[in-house]
Amino acid sequence: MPERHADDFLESLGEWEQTFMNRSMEKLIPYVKEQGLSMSQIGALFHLQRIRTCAISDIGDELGVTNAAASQLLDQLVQQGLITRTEDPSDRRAKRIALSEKGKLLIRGTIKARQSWFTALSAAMSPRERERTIAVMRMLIDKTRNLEGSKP
Amino acid sequence: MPERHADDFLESLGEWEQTFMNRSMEKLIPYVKEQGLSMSQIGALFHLQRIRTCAISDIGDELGVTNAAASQLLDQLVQQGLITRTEDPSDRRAKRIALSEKGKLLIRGTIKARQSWFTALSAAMSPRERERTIAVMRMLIDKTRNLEGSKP
DNA sequence: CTATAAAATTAAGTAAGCTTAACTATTCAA
DNA sequence: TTGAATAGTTAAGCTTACTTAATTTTATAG
Repeated sequence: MPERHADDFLESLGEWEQTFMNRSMEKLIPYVKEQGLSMSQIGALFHLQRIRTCAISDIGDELGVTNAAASQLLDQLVQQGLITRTEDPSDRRAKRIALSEKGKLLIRGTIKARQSWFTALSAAMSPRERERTIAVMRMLIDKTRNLEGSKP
Repeated sequence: MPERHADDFLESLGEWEQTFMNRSMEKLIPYVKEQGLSMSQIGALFHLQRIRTCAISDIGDELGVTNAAASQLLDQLVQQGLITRTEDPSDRRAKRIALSEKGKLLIRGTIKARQSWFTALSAAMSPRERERTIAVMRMLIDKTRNLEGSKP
């Protein structure tokens, strides 16, 4: 019965999401607060980390705010040196934004902030369990990347 | 070399986190906006989903805001009928909050909102892959639950 | 070549959420 | 029993982020 498997899959993925998000947010919130960033700003930085570069309005769409809001929000990130904003050569009306070195470093910092529970989880597992987990994760990452709407 | 495995584990978990968060947030943001909730509020609801019940100040700690802010924020959720706020019988100064039926339904809605990419991911996998993934997820959920700082 | 549309920025006004401070009710310790 | 501490609420003020509207620059359609 493949139906049964499919349901179990959705359920366990959903539950994992809960667990995962709660754990990560717990560490992430104090870190971004300490860095003086808003949740929208960190959201923009994460988005940039994933898609490398995009236009101003793309960030607006991503965060569900107007172009004007996105422009202001990104301007602060430019002033903090976390992103770069350059003219799009193919369309000089548009700008292309991307993470700066400092921005990439900050993203690495957020990962480190959450690292502690990653490490604790890792320590609670046997080498064999880790091995199997790595294989599954890599498969999931790969499959997800190939879903529609991924344009890296 | 178990060291090598441990590093690979952290890396794949970190990468999975990126992928996962981005995907989920993409669906979550428009949904909570449509429901007229702030990110802090949805954060509080998620927290309650996980720990079932807690005090007002616990939410403040969780979200990194003052007691006063937590009280105001939760009051709105009470007015919207998403949580219940009752006197703690063992300490009448304190209040215990919990998800109402409506609140639980809303949480289920957020899961549904993200369901579409869960389903797409599931469809991209073979039954055997799903099976292995379920096993690993359940293990991870279980291990995470048993880490320090989990008091259900 | 002109007119319209699109991308981004700027300005001004609004609103939401947070903080501090004062206050109430309850518990606990001296 | 009295005084200090704790949990929560309320009020006032402030900050910040968002929206709308106007402006600039560039691209494209007719």
